[in-house]
Amino acid sequence: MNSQDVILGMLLKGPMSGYDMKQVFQSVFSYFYDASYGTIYPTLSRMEKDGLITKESVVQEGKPNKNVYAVTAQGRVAFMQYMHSEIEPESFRSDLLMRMFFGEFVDKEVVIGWFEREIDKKEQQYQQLSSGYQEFARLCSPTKRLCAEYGMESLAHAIQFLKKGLREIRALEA
Amino acid sequence: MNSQDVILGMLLKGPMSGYDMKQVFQSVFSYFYDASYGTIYPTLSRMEKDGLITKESVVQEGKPNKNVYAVTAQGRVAFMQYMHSEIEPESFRSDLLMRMFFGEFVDKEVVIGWFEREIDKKEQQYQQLSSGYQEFARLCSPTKRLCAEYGMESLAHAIQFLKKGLREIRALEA
DNA sequence: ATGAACATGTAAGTGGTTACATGATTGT
DNA sequence: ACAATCATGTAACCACTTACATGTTCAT
Repeated sequence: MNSQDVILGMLLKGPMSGYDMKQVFQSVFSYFYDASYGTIYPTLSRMEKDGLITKESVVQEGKPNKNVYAVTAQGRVAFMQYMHSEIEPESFRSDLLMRMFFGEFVDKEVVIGWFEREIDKKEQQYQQLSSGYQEFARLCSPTKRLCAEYGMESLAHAIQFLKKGLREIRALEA
Repeated sequence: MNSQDVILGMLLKGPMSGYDMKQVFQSVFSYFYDASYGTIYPTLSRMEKDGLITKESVVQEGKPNKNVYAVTAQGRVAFMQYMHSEIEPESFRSDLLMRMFFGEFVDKEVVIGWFEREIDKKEQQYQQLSSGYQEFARLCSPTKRLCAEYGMESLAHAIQFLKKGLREIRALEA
């Protein structure tokens, strides 16, 4: 899975701009994917050059022009190739867990601070994800709904674990 | 958190080689971190050059020589700076979740295959993680134990979710 | 006039991975 | 003889991010 595969998938539902895509990454996709403009725009240029998508400049009222892209037949083929390839292993990297692993080398108060800030952050993420969920769930496909639920449940589970962990750490003497 | 921080943390417990570190990444760290030899060896060279660690060549019986590294006072300072810096946000990227998001574009059987293979893979990971846990938990610090439990519980939760999801997908007509 | 949201793009840098290359030693 | 494990290293590549650069439009 690279940015090209993701872009093709999004365009299958209808034409959109690079800016629109970034919005999607920051909402529905935020739990399991992200890409910056520095990835999105050059990728779109390359994909147009390769004939996977076509560009159309759209004049908007009250807003700057935007480049709206649509997927070509060739793009559809490339997307289907991706969807039938081997699933890549998940990549997860956590600074919090690494620090927990080395937690014995810092004061208990420092560790408590890490937990508190991480719980806050994850609770915000959970709110953000679940706020859009209700209308989303009615409109979308069963697998898309499952995908959103996976994110919310994992986040809820992580929050519960961290809260339990925080209580355990606080209960420690010294 | 980069490879340098992780290496420093590991060396605080005692000297070790690049090869040893890779073993650790593949066992205890496997849930939340990994690095290839192509990262480890060049990083060790650079850190030695920077005075964060020292190298000693150790002759072994029945095995090739190995370069064993130890952390210096300067290395300790660098590690403590890391431990007191801002926690970096987690990075998670999932090909499975991305495909679930686009699941409506492929046959139900394809989606079922994804779930089955992913459940297998995660169950193996869970076995691997929990196999080493018992002795590990007695020996290690409370935060290190919490770190290992986080990995196991998250994995167990993911497996339960995927099994439930698989049943839902199978129940779908068409 | 000033900031926020909309919109696109590039250049330099980063932090890795993959594949390759080498070689010792042990067990089968 | 051959595979497996132990052990180190490099070169080429890759997919990104960050910071910069530019400009429109709208609301205050």
